[in-house]
Amino acid sequence: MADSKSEGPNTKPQSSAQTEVANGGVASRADRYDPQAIEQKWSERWAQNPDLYRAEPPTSSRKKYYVLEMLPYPSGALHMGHVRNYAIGDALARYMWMQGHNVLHPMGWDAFGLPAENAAIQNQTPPRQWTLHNIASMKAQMKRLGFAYDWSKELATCLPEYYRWNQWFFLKFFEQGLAYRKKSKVNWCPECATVLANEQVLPNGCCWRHENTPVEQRELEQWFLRTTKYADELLQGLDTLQGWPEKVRTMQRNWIGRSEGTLVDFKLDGAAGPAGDTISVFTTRVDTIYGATSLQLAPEHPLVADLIANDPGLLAKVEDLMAEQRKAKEVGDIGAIEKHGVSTERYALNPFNGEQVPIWVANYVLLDYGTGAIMSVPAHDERDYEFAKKYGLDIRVVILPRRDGDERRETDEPVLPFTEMDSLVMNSGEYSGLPCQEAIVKMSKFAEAQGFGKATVTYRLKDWGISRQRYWGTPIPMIYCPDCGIVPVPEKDLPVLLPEKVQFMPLVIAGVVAGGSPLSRVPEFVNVNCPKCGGPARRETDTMDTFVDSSWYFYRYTDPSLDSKPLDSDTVGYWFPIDQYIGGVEHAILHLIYSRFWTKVMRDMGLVKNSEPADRLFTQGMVIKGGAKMSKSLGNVVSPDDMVARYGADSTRMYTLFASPPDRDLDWQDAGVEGISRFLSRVYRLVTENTPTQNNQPELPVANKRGPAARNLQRELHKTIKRISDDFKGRWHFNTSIAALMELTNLFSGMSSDIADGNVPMEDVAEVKRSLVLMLAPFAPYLTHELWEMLGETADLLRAPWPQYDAALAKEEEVEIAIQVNGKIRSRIVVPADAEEAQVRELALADDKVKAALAGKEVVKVLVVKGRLVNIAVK
RNA sequence: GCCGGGAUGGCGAAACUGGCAGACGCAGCGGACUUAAAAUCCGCAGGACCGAAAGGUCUGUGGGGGUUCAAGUCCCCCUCCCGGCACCA
Repeated sequence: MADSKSEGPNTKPQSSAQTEVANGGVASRADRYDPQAIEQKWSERWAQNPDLYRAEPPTSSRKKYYVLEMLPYPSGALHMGHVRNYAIGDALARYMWMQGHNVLHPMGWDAFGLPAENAAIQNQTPPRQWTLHNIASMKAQMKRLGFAYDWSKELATCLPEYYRWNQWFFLKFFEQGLAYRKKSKVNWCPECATVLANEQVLPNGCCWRHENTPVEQRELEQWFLRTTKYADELLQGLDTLQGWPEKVRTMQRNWIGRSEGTLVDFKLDGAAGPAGDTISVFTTRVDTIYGATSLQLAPEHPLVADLIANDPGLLAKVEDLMAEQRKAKEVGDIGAIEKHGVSTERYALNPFNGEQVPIWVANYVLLDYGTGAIMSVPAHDERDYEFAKKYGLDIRVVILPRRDGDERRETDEPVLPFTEMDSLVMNSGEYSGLPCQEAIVKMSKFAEAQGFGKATVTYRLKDWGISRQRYWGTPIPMIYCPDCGIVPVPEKDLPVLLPEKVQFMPLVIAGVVAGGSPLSRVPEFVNVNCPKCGGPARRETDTMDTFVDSSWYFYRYTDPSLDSKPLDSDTVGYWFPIDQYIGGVEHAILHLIYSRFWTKVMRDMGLVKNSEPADRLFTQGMVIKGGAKMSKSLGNVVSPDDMVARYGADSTRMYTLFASPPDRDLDWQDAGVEGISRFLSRVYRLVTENTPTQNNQPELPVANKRGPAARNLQRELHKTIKRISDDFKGRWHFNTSIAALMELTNLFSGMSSDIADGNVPMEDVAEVKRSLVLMLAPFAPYLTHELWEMLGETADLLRAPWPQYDAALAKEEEVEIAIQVNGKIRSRIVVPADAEEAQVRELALADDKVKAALAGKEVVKVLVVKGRLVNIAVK
């Protein structure tokens, strides 16, 4: 994504076409496949007909089909990953058109984001100009590749016609309490004077643009969207998404991280400070609370400051723990660091038995999960056990393995740490003897009744922080008034427009870098009258996370120029849910969870009826080269423009489908494109040669009954139709679809003498040609349009019906059967396809080679698999 | 550590429900066409061995066991590669 360099495509006109055309009389059309000439011709034709791929309105009598590919960030140029993604979607869209569907196949631009600002700083180009220029380049690339989009639905998220609806949604969210403001920690680079995304913090904890500047954690007021309100529904909805890859659903489940447990308040023993006298812990195993021999607080837990306030030595140690944690988090291996801790020399009281429990601070306790404090039960938790061993804390066993039928004996000491849930509680007062599950329920109820706790559910999923201290994003439509407080911009004043004249370089005043978004330095933008009281007020200067843009763009596609509302519910009701969404698995979590969240909010607002955005999701594999992801630093990037210039768009996109199944990684090999190009040349030659009109075979000797050659061709044609149709309906293994077309082509090409001799009816030849062109149409649009026209067809190829499979014609008359003796092939025989088992068995046993192999052996068993093989087991 | 995906010729891969391993393509070799080359067309091609040849024998889907008349495919154990998550209390 963060691809700031690179200008648009630079496709040189590569024409060998002139030479072909120049010497041509009427009859001598180019006899060689010339992709550049063909593709140029059809590009021009398609350009003259902008409504070609336009979806019909909901009144259409056709069945709707919405195929969507993830929209690109306009970095400047498409890469091979895009080509693959869009080639898959385009093949599907074209197939669906040929199936007679009303297809919606839109494209747009995820056009806000930091690279545009970087470009502004580096090249003095305004972000808007840079972005629109890139969009123009990439759109030209897409057109050159021949993708069939309904461009009347195009949108760019950086334009006010789009982002005003982000703002509108934000106001609605705010009204419903789904948008709120709170303090939160952010990555802050003091040199850039802005917040960084986690991905922009280098492994060494420094800024990506200032490699020697450590990133700081700052507390800032941020806007959040309440995704956690939908946590349970987001989780449960995953079960309904049968058309999504299990992998993605698992990742989302883990991300949401639902965990049932109990909150328990421990009271501080002794004097309390400003942070209060209660330490709340979250545990999934409250049944082990009688085994709690310490409390462990996260180093940044608010109470820690109180507890160590009078002890500078302790303070230093706690700061070390914080540093350790922060560093490990930045490097990404928190979980690997060695457990450290320090005792605060203070105590809390276990509310269940009144026991004094020492309070420690430990580096393995995380502030942002649960309550940031845990009860430590060394006997029954691996981490607590490791920690207690290290610091010599008490280890008290309070659950025991359950034994079938047996009386439990107190001497049955389990191996520690012992964590089995199917156990019995002991040494726990009135709860002793209960199964763990039961104890958890009873103890949680008791805690609630006594007012020191309750059963609860926590999530790993956090509310979505959307504030960004950046320019190139959607302004958050809020105003801060000294008298009225936070005041939303009235709906009628939307959109809040991004100002054009902005200084991006951080300001340095008296040696200190000024903070805040570049917007905060635009007085015309900041200074505003309060909508409530009319007095002077300030605008919010943060912008929205770009994931907001991509959370609902696919709804806007249904009517992107609508200016009275974000979408028309009836139109959306017609098109949704998306029938097929296609994109990279790297968006499995963020984008796809946010989109699901947004859909549910919209549904609750009454805007849409569906609860999930997409019925089916397909995640394609990466394009790699030499076993590694393509990257500039490795120098293994293959440019689509180069490939198109050399082999044409058809070959380039078709290769991305042929080289491996679309759900797997694709190892790029230039020579492979050449193979496809050769194949298309063969098709071109075969279809243009021997066209029925050219061949003056008059009466055919085989008018009604086809000879073996003709039957063979007919049979293979229908087998191919079935293979390809099945692939579109099922696994999408286009690599085998294309292989099937190659096989048919090879067979057809090998039959030229049969055709010349009149052994194949001309109508069959014509049917094979037509079918070949039709079945190739989803993969190679330019060539197939050209050939379709050459075959004398005038109707639109995309409206031509897909070839029909006829099982009777695909049926084999004879089949070859392998004969095995003890699993090893000894012979092969040809039998009628419908031969009975007994008959095949006779023939097999009568075969000379088989007899030889059976000589002197005793036949134990003869197994016949119809149409496939015979296996004779001998002793 | 946990959860996915994967390992098949020189290379990308195919074999969808257990049934002839290697379809299709790339690279390679041989031949035709050509003054020559390119392009194109035809043919060969997992490996080892036997044979002048036709043909034959053995072996082979990361490794080891198992189930089965039959295993790339099913079961158990192990190795390596890729992706995701990770002191989640």
